[in-house]
Amino acid sequence: MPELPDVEAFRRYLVEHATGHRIERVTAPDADVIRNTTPQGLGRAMKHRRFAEPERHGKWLLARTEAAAPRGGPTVVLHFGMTGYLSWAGHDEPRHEHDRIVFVCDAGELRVNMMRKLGGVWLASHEDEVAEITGPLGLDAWELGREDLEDLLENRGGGIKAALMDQQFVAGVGNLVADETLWRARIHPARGVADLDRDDIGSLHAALWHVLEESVSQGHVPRQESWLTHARDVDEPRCPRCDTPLEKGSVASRTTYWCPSCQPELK
DNA sequence: CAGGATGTTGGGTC
DNA sequence: CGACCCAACATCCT
Repeated sequence: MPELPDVEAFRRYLVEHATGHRIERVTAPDADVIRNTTPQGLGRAMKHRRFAEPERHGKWLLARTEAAAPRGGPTVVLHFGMTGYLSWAGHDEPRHEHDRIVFVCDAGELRVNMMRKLGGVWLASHEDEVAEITGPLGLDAWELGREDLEDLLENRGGGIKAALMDQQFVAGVGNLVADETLWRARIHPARGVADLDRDDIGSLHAALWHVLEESVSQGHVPRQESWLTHARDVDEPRCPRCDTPLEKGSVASRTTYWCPSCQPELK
């Protein structure tokens, strides 16, 4: 599930449940997902810290802890891969089989659930380590202005969907958000960036803004019938706007849906 | 049983 | 260097 809107929902969830609570200990039912330390190392760093206000950049969640030293407490860096999510539960509530890491707090526990272990959990002792862990990221898609997008696309080659999905180009856009945005902007996903004019880029930005606005407020990309994403659940998908049967294919090496009528190959 | 899934990385190619 | 493609990772579902 996790694209920008999902991870933003996890961030809010963390604020709602864990921020301010003191960590008593960390348990790792499956230590595989701890990427740069051991369960003991993570436990030692986090023990007796309190969760502070978390941040999100793209699809990365930064679970800050309160400052004990001038430089602040350590940060747990989380990436959810394709199947991760957070849950907050009472100590007595049975754990799910895919709860891989558990931060046992004073009043409950924060569980990191990842069915497929494509994501991970990292420990960053200092701020400069956070950037090393995430690697280079573009501007967060939710913070991207129209002029930012114009400037970025000016120096970019290749296809537009590939650009949107490149986390170094813009951070946070995944397969669903990309398809939904391009459909809303009436731009074929395989079109070259060089072939887009100012109006296209304006539409693209407006579409991205709208898709993120709605998706962030719902905590995920809406699966309602007026959205392209709904097509992924349906047998013979049709365009919610014009009822034309949708096309399905591979663009930027990902399964892609588009409307051949609304999103022509060439402008 | 094969193939695919909302993600990233590393390798090879042009 | 920029961009593309694929395989791999781990697990479940159709």
